[in-house]
Amino acid sequence: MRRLTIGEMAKLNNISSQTLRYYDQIGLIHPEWIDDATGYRYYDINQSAKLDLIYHMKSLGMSLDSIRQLFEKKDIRLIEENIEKQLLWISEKKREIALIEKATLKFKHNIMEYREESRKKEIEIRAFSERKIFCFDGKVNIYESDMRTYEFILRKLKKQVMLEKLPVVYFCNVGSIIRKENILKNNFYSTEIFVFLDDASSENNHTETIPAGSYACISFKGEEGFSNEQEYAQKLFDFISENDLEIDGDYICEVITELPFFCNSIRNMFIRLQIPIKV
Amino acid sequence: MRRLTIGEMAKLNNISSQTLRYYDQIGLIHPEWIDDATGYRYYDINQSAKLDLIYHMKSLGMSLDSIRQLFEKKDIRLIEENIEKQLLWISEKKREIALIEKATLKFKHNIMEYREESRKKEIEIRAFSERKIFCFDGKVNIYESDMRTYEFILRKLKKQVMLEKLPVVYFCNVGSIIRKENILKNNFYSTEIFVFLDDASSENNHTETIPAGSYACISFKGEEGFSNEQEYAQKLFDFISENDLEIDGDYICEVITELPFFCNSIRNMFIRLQIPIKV
DNA sequence: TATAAACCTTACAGTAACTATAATGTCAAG
DNA sequence: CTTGACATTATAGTTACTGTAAGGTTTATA
Repeated sequence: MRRLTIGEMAKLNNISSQTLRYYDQIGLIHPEWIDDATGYRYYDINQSAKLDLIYHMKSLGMSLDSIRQLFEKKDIRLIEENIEKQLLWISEKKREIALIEKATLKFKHNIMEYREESRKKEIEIRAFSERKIFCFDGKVNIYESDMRTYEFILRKLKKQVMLEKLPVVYFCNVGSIIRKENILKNNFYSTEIFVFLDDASSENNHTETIPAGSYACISFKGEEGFSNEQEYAQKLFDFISENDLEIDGDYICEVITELPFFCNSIRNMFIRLQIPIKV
Repeated sequence: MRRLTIGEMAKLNNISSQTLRYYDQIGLIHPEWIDDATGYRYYDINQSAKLDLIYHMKSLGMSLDSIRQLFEKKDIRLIEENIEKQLLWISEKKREIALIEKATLKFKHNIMEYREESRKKEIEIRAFSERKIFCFDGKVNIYESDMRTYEFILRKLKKQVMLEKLPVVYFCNVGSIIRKENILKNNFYSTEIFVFLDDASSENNHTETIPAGSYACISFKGEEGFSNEQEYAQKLFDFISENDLEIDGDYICEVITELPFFCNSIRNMFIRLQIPIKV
């Protein structure tokens, strides 16, 4: 049986001639025989076994370089070590993909809310299930600061989040808290901002839980940052007292979606204020 | 509040200055102001919102180019379309990773068997659960062919498998079948080779099931292809008749692991013959 | 035997999303 | 006025290829 030209070998193995030439170039698989006069590469069908293994290890996520090293070292133990590494890599990838999926669904949900909320009535009572957040105390009252200061605090929050490698669902979805004691005194004072965490995330000294329950909510489009927040908060307070509801915890200002598509710099915020009420 | 230099902006956003310069270069985010005299880039803290969104969409698996297009088109609908695409991509990835994981575990298992089987006794009775295979009829009796012909048939099998996009667990793990009627006549005749499929794969006219049950097994290292297969098969037949066992189906010759690390071309095969028996 | 089609060769550019380096210029503090 | 930190541009490298150009070889057909 005669030798195979590069094209024949390529066709038999479902890869391109270019790829075979490339593999030769990086020293991964060398043709059985090369015609010195013409430089033509000739392969043996039996070399397919090696191509199979290359394909397999490649599809296991290994780089061509590490595959080449395995071939050079000719040590089964190295393969076994590599498999263990691969398994770690796989579970890492799985975790990653799961997070991405959650984040994407959340993103989708947020955008839908962003589009629909404007058509809904301003004030409503909604039930929320438990939410986990990562809180950061900026030590500055955000109601006495401008957007630039707010951004600086956000940056610090983000750094903390990255430092602790927390599974943040969607970083653009942030919020701030006014503690119950201040909101009862109508005191707009908040130094704490937060991001929502993945439900399954572990607790630590910065994570906090927003309890499940009924919340009186009002939605609006933020103008120039939070300048119109208090106006809408007042409507919400009026609604609560008119309906004889009782405030049951901290006031939450959630930034649902901000799409800096339209203006280059200033955040384009859709805000939902939430006050837990006793039922 | 003064403008931020590229380094300050980079630090605040946990990216490198190089990356910011790169983003400027590809037209993704332009600094708020550039000093014409020195070319220094100066950013505004508020541009962080855009960087946040870039980071988020990047981590959703989008390319910088498509993110840039979204920014240019300024159309929320495009984002929504993109999210749907992303969700498809995610489920594709999940499927992919799951397959890779299975294949890696199978690979690991095979290598372990390869290392340990040689220490075990040659003949034993083992229980197997149901296995799915993709069968290919090469129309040539592989016991009358050489390794090159065998390789050619393997290539054809592989092509079929790829064509039908079947979820093959590990392509190096192949086998051949001698049908019951032939094995009872001691007739070494087989034109069929196969690969193992993922358990969850759908049936079609080429897929077949190897039934669960007890199998008399013998393991050995293949020499020069399958030249020593019949010698070991004979030992297995002797064992079966000595123990008054009854052959209950097709004879299977499984190539457990072949690592073409040691010699460049010829397959380095560890073979396990399996004959189903009545219990 | 001529010629055309199909195939082979090398060399180089391009992909994505950066990182690293070199050579040089600018800024802020002491 | 110097020093050190920081900025600039330009270029090359990363991975696993694909695509193209310019030219040489093989094979089949007229």
